[in-house]
Order: sequence, then structure tokens, then C-alpha cells
Amino acid sequence: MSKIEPSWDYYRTFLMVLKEGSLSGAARELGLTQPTVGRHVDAMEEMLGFPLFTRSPQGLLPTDAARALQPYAETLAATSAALLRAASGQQDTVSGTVRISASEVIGIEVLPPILAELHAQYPDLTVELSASDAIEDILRQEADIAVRMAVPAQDALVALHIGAVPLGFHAHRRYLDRRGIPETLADLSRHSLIGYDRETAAIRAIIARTPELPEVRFAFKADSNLAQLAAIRAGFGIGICQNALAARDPDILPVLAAGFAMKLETWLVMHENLKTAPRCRVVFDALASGLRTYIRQP
Amino acid sequence: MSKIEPSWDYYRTFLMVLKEGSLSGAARELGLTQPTVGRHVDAMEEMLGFPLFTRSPQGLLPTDAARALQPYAETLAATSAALLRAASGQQDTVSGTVRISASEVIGIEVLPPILAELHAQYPDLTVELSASDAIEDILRQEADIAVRMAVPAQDALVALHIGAVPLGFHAHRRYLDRRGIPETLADLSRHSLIGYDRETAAIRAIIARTPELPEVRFAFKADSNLAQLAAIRAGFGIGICQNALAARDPDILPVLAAGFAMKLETWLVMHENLKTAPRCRVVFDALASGLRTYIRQP
DNA sequence: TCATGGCTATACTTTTATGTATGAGCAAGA
DNA sequence: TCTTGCTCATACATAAAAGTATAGCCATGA
Repeated sequence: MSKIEPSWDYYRTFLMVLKEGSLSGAARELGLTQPTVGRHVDAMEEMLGFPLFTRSPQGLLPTDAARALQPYAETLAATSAALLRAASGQQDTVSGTVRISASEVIGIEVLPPILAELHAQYPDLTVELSASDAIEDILRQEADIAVRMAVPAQDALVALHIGAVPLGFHAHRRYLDRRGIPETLADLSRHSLIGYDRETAAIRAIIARTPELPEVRFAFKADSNLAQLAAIRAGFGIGICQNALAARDPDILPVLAAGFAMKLETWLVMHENLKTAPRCRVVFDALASGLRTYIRQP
Repeated sequence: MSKIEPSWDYYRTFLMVLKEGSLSGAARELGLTQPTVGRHVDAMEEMLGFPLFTRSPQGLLPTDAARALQPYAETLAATSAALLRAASGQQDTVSGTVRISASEVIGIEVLPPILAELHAQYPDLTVELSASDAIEDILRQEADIAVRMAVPAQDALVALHIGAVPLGFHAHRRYLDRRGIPETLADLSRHSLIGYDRETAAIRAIIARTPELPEVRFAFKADSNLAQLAAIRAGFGIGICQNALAARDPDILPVLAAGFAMKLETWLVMHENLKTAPRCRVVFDALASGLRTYIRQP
């Protein structure tokens, strides 16, 4: 009856073996040695009563059972990281680590100056940035604060509506000089278009709202919006990006601005638990103000 | 830079010290010794850089910082328990442990026969029952399957609408013989009423929907609906309970059945991850069918 | 007042877990 | 073919964590 619960450290080792695919690799990551990692896996297998990996000289291959347990181990890892972040901000001063999740474009083009100013004000603050759009992140505490383009239907979350980020077609002046300026949406079919690789839910919504959009064949495909932005800047063709980002470069010109308008509703999201944490409050307020300024610029 | 992450076992020990309020108590619960538990706490304090407890000969008092970290430690504990349950069902047969969360009344009055029949069919299945109404339970994986009286606004959850459980005023025949049968809602003010101790969201909703309800003073107050049911059965007075439960006892009679009808919409909820787990499927289906039968009876 | 039973803290011993060193297997490339 | 580089497994030595025993503190109750 008095079965001793196994060490929680086994789960950490197990997760790293899954990620690395080998005992040696996991040992390197964890700062342990290969025999130790092997012993952890052995102990875990013995206590569970079934094998987690099939061993081979090339590494360890996870069994179905191991894959079924992986999400739990990942939650453990995320939670323990969140605990350490929470602990880092327990001093009465604004200090510690705050992990922010945002889309690539926002995280790279918009947030850095906001965060730089914030950090100048609070030098003890460490900021982690994670490029991701998954709402689950914040529920699973993989991030403390998130910039999201969807309403979080979550009771446990604090959500602040920032406003709508306007989007539009844009191209580099160099490209337009060479290929001409399209006048109607239909003209787009004669242009080099920059677009998505896989359809996401957000993209399907835009397509549904814009029936005038011609059937297009993209000349440049990338799931990364950041890569699409880079392609626009490089004069590859016409693509969609945030108006405010395009406006920063006088050589990037809006195209079909009158006939086509889109916007991304934006929210700032935080776990309710963190409302009272000073380090999170400060970052939340700075992001709210910074993002609103970003949205309001012409 | 190469700061070693602390042992995750420290968090387990830390949580138990919080719960027990003493090193010795935590040691007893964990199957460790008091010096070991003390060392874990010391190590954790040293790595965090601030104290977690103020020591005294009477025990350990948590600091504010420790209380702030408690929810994270609890998530860790819940997740590791969920991992072990998931592992328990990894055999190809229907086996292992399933943890069910339901209200006290449902869990004690309705579920046992359903689960008994299920267990007769699958003897290798272990069922854990947790009396709780918090939706978070299932999100935080503190339970595998939950019976809930609210729509779960959660993407990651599978929810099956069971139907509406009819509620009504009831009293024991003995009480009604002695005090008479109320004819209108207003008559209730002359009766001994059994009711809630604190207003919950569900209760406020009912009050808002029923403006005819007189201002009442309860003669018996309990937050536990189970205790209220027991008071009704004991002939203490008039209270609200599920019609189907009252109908089981011929001496419990409905009161004001015509003028007052309420119902609790009921859902069966499961984490999406567990959809494919055989042990959870089986329990989910059995609960769905059993609860629907329960609701349909007159 | 003094014993009892709860608690923590410390010194010491033992057990456990980890690291080190090495061997064997397999794949890729000279 | 034979190295090189990667893997896991094993035997042995060491370091780290656990347990044991005990002392001290502070309540409570006879």
C-alpha cells in the first residue's frame, strides 16, 4: 500500500530523452552523465511496468506509451519554469524574469523598442520572448504575458483589448517600377504574390470575408509572416503586411489600399494569478501603452 | 551561466510542508525523515535566495513568497498524478485509474451504481472520485472526467451535453403533516426552509430568474447540497433538491411543483488528450448513458 | 513545578545516487 | 579496409543525499 512515488526528476530526464532521442544527448542538456540518464529511464520503466524506449546503438526510440506521457512531462517542465519565474519576482522591487509570447512579426518588429525602454526603467527585469501564436501557451503557463490576435475565451485569463492592427497589400517601389501598379484586385493575378504556405484559421476567415479576391498562385510562399515581410522588403513582389511596418520604409508602398482593408484585432493576455505580481504588472502596462501607440500611428 | 536547475523533488517536499505546516508532518506523509525534508527546504531557499518559511518550535509558517509559489507546486503535483494515471492505462486492455470529478450530490447519490456496473464489466479499472464543482480541475488535469453544471468554454475539452436535471422544492411527509403544505411561493416565508450558506454564482442566477421568490430566512443553512438533502430527508423543513432523488423515497414529497421549476443543465467533460485512452472512453460512455437514464426517470 | 509530546537543528553513519573509465556495437567516410 | 564518431552498457570509485540518534526549545496539562 505504501508505494513510494517516484522521483519527479525522472520525468524531467524522460522528457529530455524524448526530445534528444538519446541518453547521451539528454545527459549533455541536463548536465548529467549518460549512465545516470540511463538509470533514470530504467527506474521509470521499472516503476511503470512497461518499456518507454526501444534501445539501439543509434539512440532510443520512444514507444507509443512514452509518446502518450510526453504532454504530461511537458506540462511539468513548463510549470516548473513558471515557478522559477514567479520566484524570480518575489523581491519587493520590480525584478525577475517575465516571459512574453507574441507572433514573430510583433515580437521582432514591434516589441523590442518597447521592451528596451521598459528595461532602461527597470534594469533588474529580464525579458524572455517566445515567438508563438498558440493561446494554450499562456494557459499552460509557458508564458506570463501574451500578445494575441484572438479573443481568449478563458475565465482564468485577464485580457485587455488593444485595438485593431491595420493590414494591407504592399510592395517595394523597385518592384512596382518594374511591374506596374495594380488597380483592382483582379490585377493581382498578373503579379508576383507573396503569401502563406498552409492555410490557417485566420487566413480562411480573411478569404471568406473577401470574395473579390481572385484565385491566386503565390510566387513566394512562407508560413512565417516575418519571411513574407522580408520578401516584400526585398522587392520580390506584392504581399500583405501591417501598414505601420510598411510605413517605416519610404520605399515600401501600399497597393490597392482603397479596395482592400483588413485588420487584426489585438489583445494583451495575462494569467489572472499574475495580476498582483509587480514584474508582470509593469510589463503588461508597458506593452499596453506601447502597442496602442504602435496601432495609432498613421 | 550553467546554473543547474534544482531537483523537482524539492517542489514536492515544499508543497507537503506547506500543507502540513511542519517538517516532521511532511516527512511522515512523504515517507522521508525530518532532517531530509529540512534539507530540501534549505536547498530550495538557498537557490531562490529568499526564505520560504519562518521557523518556530511549533512548526513552519509560510512567507508570502511561499504562498505565491504554492499554486505552481500544486499544478506540478496534479500533473504528476495525471501522468501516473495515464501510465496506468497504457496496457492495451481497459485498465488503470480514472479520476472523476462531480458534485457531492451526483457523486454520492447518482454515480455509485453506474460505476459499480461499469466495474463489474471491467474489473481492472480503478475509479477515483473527487467531490468538486470547479471547472479548473479538469483543465489542470486534477481529474480525467468531470460532471459539470456549466458549459465549459474551453477548446481543449470534449464536452457532451447530457440534459437538464429537474430540481424542485421538497419536504418529508412528516414535516408536511405537522406544518401544512404551502400553496404559493409566498407561503414559504411561514415555513422552515433549508438553503445555502453562501451565495454562489449558480444560486444568484436562480434568484434572478425567479422574482416571485419571497425574501426568505433559512432555518437550516449548509453549503453542501448533500447536507441540505439530508436535512430534507430528516424532516427538518422544505428545501430544494433533484426531483429524481426525492422520488426514490416515497415519504419525500414535492412542494409547489406547479409554480416553481428549475433545472441544472449537465455536461460530461473530458480533456481532449484522453479521447483515445481506452480507460477514459469506457468511463465516459458509461457515465453518459447512466446519467441520461438518471435524468429521464420521472 | 515538572513531565510529556510536539517541534526544529545538529553531528554522525550509512545508503544511495552519481561520475569516471572503459568496452562493444554500428554507421559513415577516407 | 580501417579509422572516426556516435551510440548504449557495465564495473568501479567517489561524492552526495539519505537515515539515525540526540540535544534543545516551547507549549500543554497534571
